Formats: sequence, structure tokens, C-alpha cells
Amino acid sequence: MTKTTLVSLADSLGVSRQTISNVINAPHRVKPETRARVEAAISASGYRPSAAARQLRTRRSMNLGLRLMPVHDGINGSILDRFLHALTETAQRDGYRLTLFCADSDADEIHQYEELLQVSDIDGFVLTGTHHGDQRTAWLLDHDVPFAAFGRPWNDAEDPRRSRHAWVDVDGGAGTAEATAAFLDDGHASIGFLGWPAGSGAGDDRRAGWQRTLAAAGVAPGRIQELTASIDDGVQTGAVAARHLIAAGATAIVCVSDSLALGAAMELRRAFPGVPAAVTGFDDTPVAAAVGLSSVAQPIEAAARHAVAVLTHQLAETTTGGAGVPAPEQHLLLPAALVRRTPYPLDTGIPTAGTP
Amino acid sequence: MTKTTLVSLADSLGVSRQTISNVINAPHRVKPETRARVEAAISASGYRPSAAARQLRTRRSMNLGLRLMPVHDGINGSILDRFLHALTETAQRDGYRLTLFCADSDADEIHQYEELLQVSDIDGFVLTGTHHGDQRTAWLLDHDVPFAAFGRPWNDAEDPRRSRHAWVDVDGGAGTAEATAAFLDDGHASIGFLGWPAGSGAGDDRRAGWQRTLAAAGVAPGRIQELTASIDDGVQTGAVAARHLIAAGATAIVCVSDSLALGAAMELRRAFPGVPAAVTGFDDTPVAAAVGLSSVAQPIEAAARHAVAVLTHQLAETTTGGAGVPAPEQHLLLPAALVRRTPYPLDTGIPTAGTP
DNA sequence: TCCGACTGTTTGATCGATCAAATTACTTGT
DNA sequence: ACAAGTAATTTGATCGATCAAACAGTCGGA
Repeated sequence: MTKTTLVSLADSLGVSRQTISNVINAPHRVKPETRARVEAAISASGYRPSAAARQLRTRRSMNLGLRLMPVHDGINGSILDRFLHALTETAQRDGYRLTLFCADSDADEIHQYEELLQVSDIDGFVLTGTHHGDQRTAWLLDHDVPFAAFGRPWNDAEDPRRSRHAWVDVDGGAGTAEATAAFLDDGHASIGFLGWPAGSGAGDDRRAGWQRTLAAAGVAPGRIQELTASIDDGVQTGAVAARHLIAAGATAIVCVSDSLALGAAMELRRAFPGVPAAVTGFDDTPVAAAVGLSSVAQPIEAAARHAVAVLTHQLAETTTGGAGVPAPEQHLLLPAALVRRTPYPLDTGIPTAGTP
Repeated sequence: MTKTTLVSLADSLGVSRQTISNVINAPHRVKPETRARVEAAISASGYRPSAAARQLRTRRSMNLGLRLMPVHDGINGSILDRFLHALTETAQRDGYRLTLFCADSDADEIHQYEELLQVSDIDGFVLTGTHHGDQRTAWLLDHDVPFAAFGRPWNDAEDPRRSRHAWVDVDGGAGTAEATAAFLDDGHASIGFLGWPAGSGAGDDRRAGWQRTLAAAGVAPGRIQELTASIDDGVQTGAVAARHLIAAGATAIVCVSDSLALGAAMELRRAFPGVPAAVTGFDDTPVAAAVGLSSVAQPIEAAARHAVAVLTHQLAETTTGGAGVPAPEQHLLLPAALVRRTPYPLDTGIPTAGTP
């Protein structure tokens, strides 16, 4: 049995290839009875149009590109899992597929864009890990490439809401603010913050949420300065940094990630035995849930779905010419939610401290 | 400036399109000087052949398919991250790209194969999460679709080494065996095992490693039976099941995953205060490293690289006709390595037990 | 000198779809 | 009843590459 193609199907039906093409791409142009007959034949033969032929003619591949960030940067671990899954699933529902690629740097990523656009006619990209002075968005805008970013544009000068490109993000700052406020309510006066080194957009935003909450509560700027640390992600680094914050008087700690929070929890437990560790993490990873760590949860699936929706809408528009369905929100800030958990006392006896 | 194409480049050089095509696909057929001239022109113009046109003619897309497993099945979390990354990177180096797709079930996955093959001319697939009675491998073999599996074929009857399809796997059984032996050496007599419900291939293999080590040490079959539990993944479930094993006399526990191990560690610490928790996990996740949990590490990047190597070799072979580079190992069992860590005493005071 | 073998290059056909324009069929108004 | 207009369908050209076969140029040997 030979492969069914437009022509072979047309011949066997006694109609022209274009009619079949129309049934698929512009059904309204075909007389209802003809359409029904063709549709029946299509499903009977299991005909599927060739992506390559279509792509060659239309210059559209129905493929979306996504750079896989190096392990342990930005969204990682189980968050990546959830994000990827939602992205793939949504794209698939809309007839798109996801193509992955790696890049060493933003410059390399841009180079990959060129390659993917020229060679594979990738229709658009999903960006993650936006940061200050991001070259990528500028390049994509300059070249009229459709894309949606997960992460706001972080150019201080500009209001994200006026950005020329579409983005979805989670209001991490509001999340850490909520966590900080909760600790204030609990009676904590010195609340520390463990964050990543400045420059990572999302990380800075989360720190800002904590900062403005303390400032609003009347904590002196100098004091705020003393209560924060900027370190790379990790449980060990978190523990070490937490020790310093505790030495500086912190009785509660808000963290930019669950890893750091786990480390901080150990130190808080040691410093204040008996008292539940006052600490919150970020991302609400399974570990946090398991260990009973409070954490700021991101609606990551919703973010992924929206990113795809924005992107596919943009793509549909360039084809149809603007009519049709209303555009989804171009700048969407989703709320993060603090998940409060009964703070189990944690004690993992880091060796350096010499627990029995 | 118009897009450079084979013809436009050929015209500007005064040669025919086929010559340029040859320079790219069969350089040996072109006279060295012509070749040099063409190559210079290619890099000067930044010409890249269109994937669609090439795909239409050759019926090869240079795309590999990978099903994204539902979150929390098989390889998950940070393991997925590492696996995906290595896969994408290796594929990219070999000129392939990775296309993701979702499926609800194995049957649905097979349905996606058909779609992807017919529509997108996907060249081959990488399979994960092989299990008993896997329909997918049979289908792919029947349809002569190139693929490489991460995971052995688990048909009890058959010797994996004789399997008709290529696979890479990690010897999880050897890993748990090593862990079990280590506990025996430490003087433990009753070593429990926390595993997943039977049927998951990898999970059963890991249990078998523990089982045969105990049997070899002279533990009665009935006793072995008492020392194992089959449960779904998770820290809480691990803690609960561990409590039962401890009640049954276990003083050390080997686990099929780090999540379960984390739960088990809490319970062991409670049952035997002061003594370092005798527990090992699996996958050597960042959490295990951070918390000081011993764990069996999988060389997941190596596995991914090998899977791609096998697949690309297979693909190259069907084109060139069999000559060229020697075939990589078709059935490769990579060693797992027990990472022993100073077992920090863990105590997370699960509420139900009522720690002060 | 002429033929066959080989090397290097070019030409025509093709992959399977869509676009744009041409053709035919069917209404409708006057 | 006929021109004009619209609806439905068909035809020719095209996207950009590779395949297969034809074509020229070189060389050694009879």
C-alpha cells in the first residue's frame, strides 16, 4: 500500500487536489456535500498532510523553539518538568510542537535563533530566564520574530506593562512580601533574606518584595542591608549564609529558593531549638512539601499555557491578518501564593556544627 | 536583500545547483578547487540549506522524538533535567534536534508515533520508562522505526542482551546490591527495602539487587518477604512504610528513590536516636547531596549520550548503507555507583509522631 | 587514432503541499 | 432572456532541495 498524498486522494475521489487542500485549510470555500465526502475519505484513508511540503510552501513549521537552560539556572528541577510539560501539552493541543535546543550563552542563543529560523522555519520562541539588559528580546523584536517570554523585561527604565513584547510572569515580589508580612504578624522583628547575586531579574524581584515590606514596617535601611545575603543556590550555601544572618539577629528568614530555605531551616532549628523554624522557600518543590517547608508557589502551568496562548495567537494573526479571536493579555503578572506549612523542626546536624 | 538559496548561490558563482549540493553532501565528488571556492561562498553568504526542502525530498527530518512522561513517573525532577539536557546537547552536536510530545498512555504514545512519522518524518525516537509487556518497542520494531530505549526490555522470558532493539540502561540492581552489601558489612542483619509497586522494570530491578544480596547472605526467603514494602513515591509514604519495616525489625533501609529515602531517614532517626540513619536512596538528587543522604548515582548523561549515539549511528547506516564507523554497543548496561555520605542524623518530627 | 573508464559537472524530474489566477456553475436583478 | 456577480472548483506555477541520468573533459592503452 502506497502512502496517501493530496494527489492520490484527489484522484481516488474524482476531485482536484486544491479542493482537498481547501477542505483542510479553508472549509468555508467548499460546498458542504463535497466537504463531507472529502472529510470522510480523509479519515478513511488516514491521510495527513506532509509537514515538510507545507512548510516549504508556507514557510511555517508549526514548531516552537525553547532553549533548555543549563542545569541549575532559573527554573530548574521539578519546576522545569512542570513547565515543559504544560508547554508541550498546550502547544500540542494547538497543533504546534516544541523543539529544544541548547546554548552556552545569550549570544549563542541568538545565533541559534538565526539558525533555527533560516533552516527550520521555527515559527516562534518561548524565552525563559529574562534578566537585566537581555539582548535576546531586542534581537527578536528587531527581526520581527514572534515570541513570548516567561519573565518580565527587567530594564529598570521601562515599565514592563508598556513593553513591546509579550510576557507572562509570576509576581514573586508579592509572594515574598506576603511571606515577610506573615512573619511580621507572627511577631518577628528581624527577618532576613537569602537571595541570589543581583542581576537575575526574578531573584531581585523577590528580594524587593521582602525589602519593601520591611521598609513599610519601619525597619531602617541600614538594618535591612544587614539582614540580606546574596549567594548561589544550594542547601549548604544556604546554611552557611543563614548562620551569618542569625548572628546578625535574624529570627526568621525568607528565601529565594527551596534549596536555600532547606539550609536555612537547619540553622534556624539549631539556633532556636524547640521553636518551629521560621523560614519560607520558593517554588513549592516536592521536597518543600515533604519536609513541611513553607514556600511561595508559582502557578507555573498557567504561565506556560498563557505563554503558548499568546504565541499561537500572534502566529495565527500574522496569517489571518488580524481578525478573529480577541488577543490574550500581552503582559500578564500571575499571583504567587504562599503555602504555609506546619513548620516541622528540622535538624540535620551539619558536621561543622558537631551535633552528637 | 533576498534569501540565499541553492540556485541563487549557484548563479552568483557560475556553477550549477547540484555542485553546491555536492559540496555539502558529498564533498569527495567535487574537485578540490571548486569545493574551496564554493565553501568560501557558502560561509560568506551565510547560506544554510532549507530543512523543509531537504526533508521533502529525502524524507528525513533530522528530528528525534521524545515523549515527555507525565510528571513524577520514571525519571523525574532534576534527573529529567539532566537527561534532557544531555540528550539535546548530544543530538545538536550530531545535527539533530529534539522534538517533544505528550501522551496519556502507551497506546496514545504509539498513536503519536504514527502521526509524527507520517506528518513530520521524525527520524527516530528515544524511549524512556520501559516496563513489562511494553507495547511500544514491538510496534516500533514492526514498523522499522529506528529508536533507542533508555531502559532494558523487561520481558522475563528474554535475555535483554539478545534484544532486537538497542537500549542503554543503568544497572540499578547492582547499585542496590552494593548498598545492601555495605549495610551487611556494617553489621546490619535486617535490611529493609522500600520499593515501588511491581511492574515498573527499573523498580523491580532495584528490588532484585537487594533481594539477591540478602539471599546470598543466608537470609530466609520468608524474612526477606517481611522486609519489603511496595508503595508509591513520596516522602510521606516513605516515612509511613519505613515505620512498618522498622517494626518488623529492620535497622537499615535501602530505597528505590531519594524521596522514599528521605522519609525513611526520618523514621530511622526517630527509632534509633543518636545512631546515624542507615538508609540509601536512588538517583543522587541534589536534595540527597544536600541532606547528606547516601544514594545510588546514575550516570544519566552518559546514558543519554549513548542513546543518541546509537540512534544517530542507526540513522546514518540506513543512509550510507552500512559502511563507515563501527557501531556503538547495542545493549549497554552502565554501572550505578553508590555515593556514601556521612549520614547526618535527620529529624523532621513528622506531626503524627509528636516530637516536642 | 579511437575507445572505454573515469572524473567532474550539469540538466530534467521529483518530493507534496499552497498560492494565484483561470475556469465553470449557479444565482440574481432587470 | 441576458449580463453581471458570486460560489465552487480546477489548473499552472512555485517553494528549495536531492536523485538519477546525461553530458563533457582527461587519461591510458590497444
